[in-house]
Amino acid sequence: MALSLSADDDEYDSEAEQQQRPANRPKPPKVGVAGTVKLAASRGPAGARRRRTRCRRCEACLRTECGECHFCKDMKKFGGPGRMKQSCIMRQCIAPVLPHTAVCLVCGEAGKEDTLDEEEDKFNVMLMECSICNEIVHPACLEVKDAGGVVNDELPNCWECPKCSHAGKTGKACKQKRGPGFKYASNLPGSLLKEQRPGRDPREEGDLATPAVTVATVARRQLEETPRHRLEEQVAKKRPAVPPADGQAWPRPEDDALQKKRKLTDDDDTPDPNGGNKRKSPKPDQLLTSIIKREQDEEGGSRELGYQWNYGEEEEEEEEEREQEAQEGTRHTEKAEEEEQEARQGARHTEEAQEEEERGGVFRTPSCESDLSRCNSSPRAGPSGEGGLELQDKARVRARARRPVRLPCRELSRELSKELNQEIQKTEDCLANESRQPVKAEPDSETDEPKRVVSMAAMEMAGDWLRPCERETNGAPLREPPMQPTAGAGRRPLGVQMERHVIRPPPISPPPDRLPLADGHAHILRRELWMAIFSHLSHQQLCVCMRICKTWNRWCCDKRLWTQIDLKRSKSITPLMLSGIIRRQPISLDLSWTNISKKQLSWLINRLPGLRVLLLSGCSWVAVSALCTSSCPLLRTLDVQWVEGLKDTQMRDLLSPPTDNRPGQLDGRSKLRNVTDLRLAGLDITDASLRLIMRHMPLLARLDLSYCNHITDQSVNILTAVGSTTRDSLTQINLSVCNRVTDQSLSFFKRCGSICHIDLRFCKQVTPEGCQRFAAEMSVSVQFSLLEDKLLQKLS
DNA sequence: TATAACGTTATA
DNA sequence: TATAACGTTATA
Repeated sequence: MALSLSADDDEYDSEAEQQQRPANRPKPPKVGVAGTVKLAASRGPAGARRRRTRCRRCEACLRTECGECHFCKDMKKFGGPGRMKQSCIMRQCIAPVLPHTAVCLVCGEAGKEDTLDEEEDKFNVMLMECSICNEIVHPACLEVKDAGGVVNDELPNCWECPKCSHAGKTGKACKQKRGPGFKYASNLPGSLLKEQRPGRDPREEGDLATPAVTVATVARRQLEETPRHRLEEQVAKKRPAVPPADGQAWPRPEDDALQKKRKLTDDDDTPDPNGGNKRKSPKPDQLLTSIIKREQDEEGGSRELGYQWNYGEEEEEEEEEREQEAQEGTRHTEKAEEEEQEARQGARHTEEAQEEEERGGVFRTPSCESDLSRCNSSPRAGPSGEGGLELQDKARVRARARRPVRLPCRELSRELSKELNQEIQKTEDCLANESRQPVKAEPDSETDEPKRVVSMAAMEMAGDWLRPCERETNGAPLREPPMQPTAGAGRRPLGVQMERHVIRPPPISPPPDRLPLADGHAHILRRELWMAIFSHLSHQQLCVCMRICKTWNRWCCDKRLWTQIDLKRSKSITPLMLSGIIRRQPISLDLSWTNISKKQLSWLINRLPGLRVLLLSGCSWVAVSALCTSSCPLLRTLDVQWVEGLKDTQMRDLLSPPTDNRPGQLDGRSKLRNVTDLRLAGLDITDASLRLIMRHMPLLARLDLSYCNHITDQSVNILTAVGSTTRDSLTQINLSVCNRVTDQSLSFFKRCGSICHIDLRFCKQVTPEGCQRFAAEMSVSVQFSLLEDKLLQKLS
């Protein structure tokens, strides 16, 4: 009931029409004779709200119904009863607009932004709906025009009108985080809204709270030509640091404590020993603050392997933060103190974990120290409070009206969220464009371009014909999915009709080929040359470039520059990050040790049809189970190491062919049938799982079973049995720290024609002599050497 | 008038 | 708390 009007409704109902209105019937708008309506002064806090309708131009709106989701199945056209009357999940509008019939409460006229050319002027003649009192007005029609309404940039034509904003009303806004009509938040998979703790002041939900900008800045925010606030680029990071040995964990014998470590660091529900239930889902703020803190810590440092988030304007924002801090020196309330304590608690946990990590080494990544500990070591960096910061918020709003924004870190995340929808819109447009535009080719050579960059939209549209081509691609990751020119089939009609209420007309054009210069000419270098230059930049540098201008922003977001996105150990996966990922369409995505939810993952992978590498180690099984229902046909590498709760039963769910009759999946093959690299370290799986793997992953070449205590010689026997495809396909196997494996296994590996790499380190029952014997016996055909104790490697 | 689906209530 | 149901609105 996030959108309930209950309290106010009752009050209102008692006035006039109590009992008479059917339960779910909205009250009629309290509009009198046009033009005579008094503004809300005399009435309750909230009048009726106009129902919003889909924008018809966002990527979601442009989709066709999936026919598979819950709501589609309910529809009569798909054979359902038609009772639910909901939009297809995949088609839920990202930016619902006011209906065409909406008019200004004051002058009775519609939005008039189309009549003006100057973007800056448009705002005053747009219809704006107040998320608190629900009134729809032209800002220009208000008596006090410069009074600083607070624009909700997540929803078109939505703001907190000056009156409500000044009155400091928050009641509604608290419940309606995204303002009226915003289904996206609560219904789309990937939404975090449902995962928020109830009862929290949403103003603390940095990432989802109504983002606020003053009227003074709205024109720039919504219409500006040069996107300087591309904070969303935080998705950008260093390219993933390559973990040792193909990303497989380095085994250390003493690492039995790993599971405990997870408890300490990754289990959100870990009860705090001191009583409270600490660490609910990490709040977006945390992430942000950790970023900021980190940036501060590392100021000026160029840690080549540093786990750095990169987003625009970091320095500037840091400065802002400091200034804000200086100004509000007394801001630390008791609440803040508590937070601080809580934060330290978290830090302690993490430090323990880190210590363990250093001893154990399994999680050695060159990339990161504990983000959390750093984050939390800052007094200001703890999780947001549970409320009580409203004053601060209001002060902020007022402050913003007066001067250029100086953002405290809490607000930064709000800024980020504000970027979200803009980015979503861009993402959609970008993708929609890409589905029609070759990226590699210059526009004038579109037709001869053999390879096309195909957007997710096109891929989805491409649907079944995509599948035959999966088989032809044999493992080597391509920079771009091979697609036939028929990708043009992915074209879909764009919303031809111009919406009157769309605030941000999306760029329908393809990325420009040349950089427009101030003098009206174009820069001499063509885009492809720029791309060649950009390809030498780190993700961080790319993000800086994205702040330069709109053109660079689009160029730098090219998915060729983002083939690998590394978000491992991110404390929170935000909608912003999700949209950023989608926009970049990576081939490899590392979400290891994050608390990504099932919905988020499902949402993501359904939109990343070209994904080849998915790293989910340390995630929850609940999240990973998204793979059971999502399609990821090109997936080659799947890392589900240390996924808690992933056992034989779950492996079966993961590997079993879909039971539904969707076209293209009638062949009864597993969705993961093209996986060549499977990482299962630390799982309690038995031979039952191995049999499934054998059956369903005929191309499996690299298998990591380290730390799997149930793996035995018999398991190896199964993998290498006569007639199994694995026997021929297997090139690398990691059985380190599998204590039930003995020398016997080595003799089984002699049956593997392609085996190159056998890791039996720290297997207590495997002897060095056994390994030497294996090498000696194999030397007739293949030369093996012992790289380390019990680590066999074929000599090439 | 028909279709889609929003935003709420009812129910499990 | 999540899901189902449905009156009603928006649009063509």
